[in-house]
Amino acid sequence: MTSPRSTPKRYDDACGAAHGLELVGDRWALLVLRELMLGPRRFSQLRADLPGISANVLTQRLGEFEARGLLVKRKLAPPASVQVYELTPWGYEAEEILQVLGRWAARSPMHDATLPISGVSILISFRTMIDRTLARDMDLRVGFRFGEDEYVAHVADGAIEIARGDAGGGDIVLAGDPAGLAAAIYGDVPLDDLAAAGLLTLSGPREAFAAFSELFTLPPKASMPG
Amino acid sequence: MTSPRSTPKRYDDACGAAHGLELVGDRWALLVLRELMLGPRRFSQLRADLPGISANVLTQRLGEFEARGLLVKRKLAPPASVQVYELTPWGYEAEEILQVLGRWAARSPMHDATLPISGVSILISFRTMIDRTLARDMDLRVGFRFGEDEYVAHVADGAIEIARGDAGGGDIVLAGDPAGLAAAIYGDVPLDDLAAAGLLTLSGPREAFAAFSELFTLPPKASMPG
DNA sequence: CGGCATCCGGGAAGATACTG
DNA sequence: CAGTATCTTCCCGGATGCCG
Repeated sequence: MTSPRSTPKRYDDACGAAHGLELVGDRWALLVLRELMLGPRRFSQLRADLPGISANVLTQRLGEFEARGLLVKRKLAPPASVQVYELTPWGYEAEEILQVLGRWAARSPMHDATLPISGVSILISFRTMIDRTLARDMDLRVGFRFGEDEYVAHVADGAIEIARGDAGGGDIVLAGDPAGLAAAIYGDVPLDDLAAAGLLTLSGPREAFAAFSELFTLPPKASMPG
Repeated sequence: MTSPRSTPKRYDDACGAAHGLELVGDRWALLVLRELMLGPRRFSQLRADLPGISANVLTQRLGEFEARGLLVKRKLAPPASVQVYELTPWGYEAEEILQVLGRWAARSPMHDATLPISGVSILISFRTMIDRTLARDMDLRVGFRFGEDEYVAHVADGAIEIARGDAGGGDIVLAGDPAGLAAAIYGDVPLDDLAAAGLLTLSGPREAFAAFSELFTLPPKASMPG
């Protein structure tokens, strides 16, 4: 008879950051939130986007988030009748944590940008890394197609808005693997190479893509002491 | 002999946030960083400021941070000859993570602000929560005494600087328990009550303290769905 | 098929005792 | 004081199975 939670392992610390760790500090927790940042997702989609997470842990995280008021379980109207998980407004506000954490960690000398990446991740990184000054004079819609998932980004007025939707609505459309997109934007791998490798294809003017790509640069690496 | 222990549990995810979790996502890790944010500390000080952490885990976190370039072990010159742990510049940059996480978590309906808190925590929270508009027209030095540790904060030009140093250099001085200070600033507990309870004493004009206290307010709580 | 319970092995964290 | 050694406990991850 395992008592449900004899020792919930809290930090017993009034510091807000400590409480934050109790809310989203468990393994995989922030990454589950990340995958929900661009709108509701289904259980199996989350599993697919988080290679390595076990169904067990995903169930547990989703349940904890619901109990804590970070997400709600919703059932779509028939005939879909599919259950999805959707962040609450407060849940969406956690994006800033992802952004600051990601921006800081991008300076790590150990960061390996060639690992696999999810579509949501790379798009969130655009919101994180965009050069708002450069984006001030731009008005561009970019469509993205990652398998079944489609998104549209709108760069205007020094900001970028991203939402799920018909990728065809973009001035340019990028289709393929999120890792290929990362290589194109952050790794400066030529589009032709990526197309040849079957990783990414561009529809639309190259100049528009080049301008879009210029918006995003990685921060300088921190140097190791000693 | 400590085995290298190059984190066997990675996320295999190129996302910066995922890498950030590999760097500072382990249990207690961010809280150890927090305690180092206002300058070097010794092993036993860290243990005292993080009630609940075991010496074993603290040793491990410090070793990992050193290997990752977030801190350096330094030995003070004789006759002190004491070993201290000091963040690198990149390590200090992690403060923004603590701030964003803390600010977000302060909106949690489950946040219990009456738990114990360390001196560094409450001072960092001032950097996090300060109303920069109100601070624009202020020029005030506040000294803090928590047991052996002394700090001075300088509010000016819409910002607050905090450093270890002689608390007596402040226009006002607050001495006592960090939790008492939190109650005074965030809980609006009257100073007289706190003084009567032996938790906090103020030296200097009350009006200055009142003005200082006005700078800090907690964000509104997020509402629970359903 | 989606979601959740159960069992198990391994490893990290907690607690305590010990050492230079 | 600054850790290390050891033991226990608990969480994570994988596999299986139940149930809608």
